[in-house]
Amino acid sequence: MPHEHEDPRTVRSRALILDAAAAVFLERGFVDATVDQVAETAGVAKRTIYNIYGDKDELFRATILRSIATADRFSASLAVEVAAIAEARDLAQALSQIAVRLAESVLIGPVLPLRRLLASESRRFPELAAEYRDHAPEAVMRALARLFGDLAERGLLRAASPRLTAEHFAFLIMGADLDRGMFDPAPPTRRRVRASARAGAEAFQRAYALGTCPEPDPTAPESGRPRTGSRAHPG
Amino acid sequence: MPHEHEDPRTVRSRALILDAAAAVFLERGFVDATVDQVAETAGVAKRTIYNIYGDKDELFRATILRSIATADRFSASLAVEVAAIAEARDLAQALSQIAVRLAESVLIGPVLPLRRLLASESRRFPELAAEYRDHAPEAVMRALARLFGDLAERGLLRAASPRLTAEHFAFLIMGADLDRGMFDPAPPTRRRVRASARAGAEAFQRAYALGTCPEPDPTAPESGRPRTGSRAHPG
DNA sequence: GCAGTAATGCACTCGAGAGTGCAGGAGAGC
DNA sequence: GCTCTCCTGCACTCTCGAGTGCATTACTGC
Repeated sequence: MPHEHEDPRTVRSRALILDAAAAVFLERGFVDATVDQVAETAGVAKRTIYNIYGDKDELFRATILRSIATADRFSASLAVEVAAIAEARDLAQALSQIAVRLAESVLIGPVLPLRRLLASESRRFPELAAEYRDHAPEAVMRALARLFGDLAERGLLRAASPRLTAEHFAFLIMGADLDRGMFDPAPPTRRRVRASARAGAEAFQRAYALGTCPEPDPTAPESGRPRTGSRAHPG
Repeated sequence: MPHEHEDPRTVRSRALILDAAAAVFLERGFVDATVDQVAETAGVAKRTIYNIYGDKDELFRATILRSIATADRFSASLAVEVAAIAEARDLAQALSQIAVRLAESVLIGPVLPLRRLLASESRRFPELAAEYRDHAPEAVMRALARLFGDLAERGLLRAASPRLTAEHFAFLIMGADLDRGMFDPAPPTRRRVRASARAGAEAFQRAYALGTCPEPDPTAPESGRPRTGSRAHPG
């Protein structure tokens, strides 16, 4: 939604500046990034940035809000995919697929750097951190919660709290990498992400499946499965 | 291990400065904290800080390394508790207890602010972020992995990868709060932490229990438990 | 083409905070 | 008590980056 009649020069500058600002801020952080760097990267005069955005804070806000909006659109499309798997014939496989899809989209690409930046600046721009949380991650959680609530109603899954179930799903499939990503700028390998996602999805299904009794693990040594989990102390 | 013969005045100053620096850095972050603030908080001349630590970077390193060492000692003691529950009579309850203990110790108290600070400064001080990860969280993970490996060998738990199992446990019981804590400076309530930890521990046990068949959830509506998870499409 | 508006370049101010120099005071060790 | 070392206070320098003023240039809409 462009303003009334905007000078195309301004439109062009705005685009150049926001792209450059995203790159610079994501790489250096708010404090270490300088407006001169953004100007140079954008191929634009510093004065132009100040003409359009007023000051560095506003430039940052505009940049981040744009990134969040992108992540938001993306979450929305993922929510659709999530909803779709409620109809899947093979639920186990569908869950595994959505797990991989979700993990890859969060852990590979620009989301992790954005998260680092927002966390770093959550003191200075708490409203941006909140904005991010209310959109990207929450949107996904809501979609997952809706899915699990639906599946539970139809007797395909345990009927625990859908919200909690969604959290368990999300953190089982990518919790470790998500956490590591806050400290380590090197992104995880796609291979690792997929493996973790699939393993997490399996654990999730063991925890939340209904009516299936987990078969004893064939790799477990000796010990003819104790009847209950308690009273295992070898007296 | 104090150096050879240290002037007691220096020892005293050092202690005052590190305490003050921890407080100031944790509250403001590295860049927004000023050496003058640290000096004033410590009740010490700015010049003394420079005499002892040379520059702001070194002051920060010393401060953080001390915090990490504290967290480290703490992790070690927690590792002992973790190991102890391998002998527990009621495994389910022991796991739930250790879950609450672990979650509280990480989410309530100084760990979350430290994590935020380290994440914020991971670009400037990658070695500190790495140091932290190699000590505090990894120590706990190793302890958990040892525990689960042990339990698996004794046939009390699924024999999946102990390391992966440990991650699943940790992120089931506190993943959501851990993540939120990176963006939101308000600590979670103890009540919430305990509830999440217990719920996570339950899910974990459903996923990793051996030999127990999950009873159908009494709150689940209708639907006489489908025989398998797949082929659930009402068609 | 012409008028108006935006972008440019560049020199500039300003404030803040890191780090220093130094002279004098005070406690530690003997 | 004497000496030596550390701490103190304070004024100082330096650097760096945010933000401004302004005259000039270039593009846009008509």
